[in-house]
Amino acid sequence: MAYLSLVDTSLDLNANPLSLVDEVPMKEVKSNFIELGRRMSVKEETSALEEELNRVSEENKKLTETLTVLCENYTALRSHLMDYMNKNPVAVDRKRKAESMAATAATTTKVMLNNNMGGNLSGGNNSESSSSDEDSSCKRPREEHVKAKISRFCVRTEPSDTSSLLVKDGYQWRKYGQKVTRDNPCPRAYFKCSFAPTCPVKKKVQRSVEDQSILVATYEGEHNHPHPSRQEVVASSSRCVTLASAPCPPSLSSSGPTITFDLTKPKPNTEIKTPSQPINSPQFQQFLVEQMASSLTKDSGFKAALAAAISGRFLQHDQTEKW
DNA sequence: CGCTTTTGACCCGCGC
DNA sequence: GCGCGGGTCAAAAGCG
Repeated sequence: MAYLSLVDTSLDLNANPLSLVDEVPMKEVKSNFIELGRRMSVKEETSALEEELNRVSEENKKLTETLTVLCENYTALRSHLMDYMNKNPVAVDRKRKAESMAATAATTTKVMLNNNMGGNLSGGNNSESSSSDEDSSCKRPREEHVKAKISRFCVRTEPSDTSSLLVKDGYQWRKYGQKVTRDNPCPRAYFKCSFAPTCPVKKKVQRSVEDQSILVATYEGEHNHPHPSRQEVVASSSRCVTLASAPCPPSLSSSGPTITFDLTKPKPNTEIKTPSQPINSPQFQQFLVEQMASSLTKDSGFKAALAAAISGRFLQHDQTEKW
């Protein structure tokens, strides 16, 4: 879409969590302390640590800024898209129009979350394009009610695990059908929330044509009951949610930023929180910020370095007082 | 035994 | 009107 040129949605992060760790690996920090103890004076050690701390703070600041910019870009891109849809209602054929209108009007959140901290955050192409494999998926929502909230997620799974179509999002689902569709040899599974008929939410899960390790989950409607495992989710999602510009197959891309759930590295009890809020909502952004903070606090390397830096400061302070 | 999953049949909208 | 294709139903099978 032409709007791609208007807003840069690429993350282009130099300071991704992994590279941050790469630059200050634990071993290096530890050995630095040993070496520092031998060779450097306390003063030199302190200044080195302060320098390190400053650098890490800078990285953190950079990440926060990038996240802010990303959210702003998304908001801008989305409003552009809305404008475009309003001004060019005949620009797309009927089928696609129905889909995109439903998707935008229903706050389509197509996201890719990546729990692999090593996931590349450096400027991927979050390209806009038509989504071919879901073309016809909106036929029914139209007849039911267009207002049904439609969210789409890409979930990266173990490449070897091509059999299951399970997307763990914390909710309980009952599978009621499976179908092979025309444009994708992989079967599409149909799930209803186990709270149905009270809860009207449905989801469709299908493997991506381009990358079969990616599951595309399409949610229709909103849960009208609390998340059954919210606490688990909050506790575990901190390590799995990082913004990524992971290569989502072009055909899966629509409007909005992309969040990938990377399940390549299976973690026990890992649940995925599906953002019930729109991605540009304060709640969701708050959620992202919390995830970042939580990720940092759970990074043992980061904590060790921080603790060492602080204790170094205390030590220095203690010693200067004695002197 | 009850719940979940599987799977073939059926329904329905759409395009020709 | 007919065929195609996506979505849903429901009986049977599987499982704990």
